[in-house]
Amino acid sequence: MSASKKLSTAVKALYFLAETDPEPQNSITIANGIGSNASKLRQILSMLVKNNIIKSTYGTNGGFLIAKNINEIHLQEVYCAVEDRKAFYLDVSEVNGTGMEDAKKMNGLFLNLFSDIQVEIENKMRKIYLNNIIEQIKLTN
Amino acid sequence: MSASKKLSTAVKALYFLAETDPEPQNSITIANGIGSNASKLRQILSMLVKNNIIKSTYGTNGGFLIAKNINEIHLQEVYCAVEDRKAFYLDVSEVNGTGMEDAKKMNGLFLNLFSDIQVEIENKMRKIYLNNIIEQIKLTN
DNA sequence: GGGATTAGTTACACTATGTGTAACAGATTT
DNA sequence: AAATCTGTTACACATAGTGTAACTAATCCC
Repeated sequence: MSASKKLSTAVKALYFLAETDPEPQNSITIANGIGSNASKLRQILSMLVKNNIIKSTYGTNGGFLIAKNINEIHLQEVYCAVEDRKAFYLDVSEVNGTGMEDAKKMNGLFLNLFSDIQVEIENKMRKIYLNNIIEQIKLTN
Repeated sequence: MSASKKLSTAVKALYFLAETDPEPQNSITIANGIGSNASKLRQILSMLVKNNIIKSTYGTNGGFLIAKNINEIHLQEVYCAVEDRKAFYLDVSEVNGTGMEDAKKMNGLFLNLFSDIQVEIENKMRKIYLNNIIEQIKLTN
């Protein structure tokens, strides 16, 4: 499995917006700043807008603005905003046919196990705030 | 990300071998028993052989045999045997170009974070033994 | 109001990864 | 030698993610 690039792109964009706050930044400027693609970035940022993590304004001198304090944005909410499906998803597709009842039950066990893991991952993300990430970046300067 | 189907197939095969122990079972029999494909199954089982989780014998009446006690096989070693790369892998591909030093550092942070998560997942798997899985299946009969 | 600017959305080709399947090579038994 | 079985390779197919472009919708400015 691979947690998608979308999460890291989203966090980089948030970092960029935090650094340039309170000036609105358009998608092209952000994309140049973080080494991404403006069109793809708009797709990602629109999800952050829907989740009230950032705000957007149309028209000349419009762009994106961070909507919360950096110590109020944690990784889990960014993750949930950006990933429409569970990133840590176990493929335990249905067993077809008869006479494999035990194999079917095993699928259920795996689903339970991996939903536990999913919860743990999200709990861990919930403890990491944007300002923690920014601090760590600055520490390594 | 998606933890591959290979893990659940491997566990189902191990369960099948545990139930039929000590009779060697060939790939066709196991595949029929767990609803899989004999060829794909051989690919998976050959990895378990290399990791000494099961044994294989060639020739007539040959097949696969479980090589350890079911309370000595935990999920993490099956997972490691079967997945050549980390299943919970975050795509934080390199940032190209200059002037995006912070974005590059962020990739490093993400890699650290997700390697932490990887470790946690594997620790969790290390506590789950084949006999635990079998017990749970029988409990729901 | 009209043009410029920008977000938001849709579409699509390209890439990467995994899966299912078949074919063949290697090892062992009878 | 023939039959049986594992081990490996190859390849078509499906799926998901990525990069990119084009279009629509909203807003600003003159």
